[in-house]
Amino acid sequence: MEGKRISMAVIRRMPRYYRYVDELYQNGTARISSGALAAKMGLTASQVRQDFNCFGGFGQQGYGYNVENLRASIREILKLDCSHKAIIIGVGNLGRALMTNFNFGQSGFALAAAFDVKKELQGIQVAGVPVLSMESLQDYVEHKRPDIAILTLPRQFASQVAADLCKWGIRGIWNFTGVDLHLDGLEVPVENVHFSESLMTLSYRI
Amino acid sequence: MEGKRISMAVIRRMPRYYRYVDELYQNGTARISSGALAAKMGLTASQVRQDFNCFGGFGQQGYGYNVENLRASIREILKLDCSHKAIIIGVGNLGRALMTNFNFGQSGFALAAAFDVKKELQGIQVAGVPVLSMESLQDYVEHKRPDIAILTLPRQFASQVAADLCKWGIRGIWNFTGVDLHLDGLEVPVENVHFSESLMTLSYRI
DNA sequence: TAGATTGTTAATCGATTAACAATC
DNA sequence: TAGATTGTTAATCGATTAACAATC
Repeated sequence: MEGKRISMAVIRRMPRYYRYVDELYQNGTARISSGALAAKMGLTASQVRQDFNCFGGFGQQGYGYNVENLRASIREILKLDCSHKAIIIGVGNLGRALMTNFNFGQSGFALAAAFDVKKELQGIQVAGVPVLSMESLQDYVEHKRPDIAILTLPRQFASQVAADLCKWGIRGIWNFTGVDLHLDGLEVPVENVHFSESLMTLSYRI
Repeated sequence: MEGKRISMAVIRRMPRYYRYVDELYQNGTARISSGALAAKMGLTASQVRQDFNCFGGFGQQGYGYNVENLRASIREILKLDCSHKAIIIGVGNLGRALMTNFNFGQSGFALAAAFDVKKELQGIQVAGVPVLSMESLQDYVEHKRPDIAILTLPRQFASQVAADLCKWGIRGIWNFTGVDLHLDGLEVPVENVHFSESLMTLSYRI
């Protein structure tokens, strides 16, 4: 149940559980045991049960887990039905790739607006989302109150923009800039997607 | 100091160390202590020393670490001077974004070719890299022997293409498709970049 | 009921932190 | 030499795995 702090290790496994459980659900599979799910995912049955029990028992002895219920529970935990509002800062290749390809709805978000310094982008739409000026960012964040900001702007502007966004009331940052954001003291969670760290790890391993 | 297996936790911290140490190097800083580096990075001095000692002591008692040597050692560990050859499969928005924006050289790679099913892309160049047909992939991998493949193709083709690439001799996979690749038995390392898992984690945390 | 499988406690394993002798 | 800081061993902490009573 709530109360006890849930470790990051567990939290980071939840989206992966969701992916597998959702697949079972789409298949029409009605139930799954911790052992069978563990085998599919390359985990131990013990870990699966421990993980789910962090959030309260949604299984049933002698039966296993009802797939539909389990899926609904994970959706609730991850707040996937929330339709949180997101904005994206920086409409370069990467920003555009996310706007065009990425299914935000699937993760519980809706992309509401994009921002870029380039005059020629301002006013156009990308994948149905309007691109606004950086000058309008403060007003937008303070009044429209988006939940998260996606940083796909050049690294040298990242920390200043992140600091401003936090000051203006953003609740979370999805950081693609490759720099660490030191949001001293602030309680704003940051998720980093650091391509080069990932590739360097692969370089080590081959 | 090879011999002992180095844990993934340590390996994944190395690129981050490199980032900080490289910054010190670019600044002209000559030396750094484990304590000072730990403070910058939000780690403990103990952890910094333990991590570096996995690869052999490159510090000096009473002095700390020589930044230039430390940087060179990490570059060597991560094989950043190697110029490994990479190919990219799928020249959609994401593939194009990586080709255009990402500094492969910085991570020890050179992007040699791209592959796509779309006829209209074949023959063109993107960021100076030729786009070839999927039919030519087998021959290319078997003869040009690239080290890694970057998967930026639609998820439904991911596991088949990954299996083929392994069969043809690829040494590593950088996987952006959002599906888990089950390369049964094979020794090919896979690094996953799963956007939706990262965003769902953020959704949980806000 | 008997068999299956959970929820949960206990045991193990690994990673992080602390301590300190070695030494520059 | 005295002060600083490493390399490394020992202690602690947390996460994973195993075991098993509860129970569907």
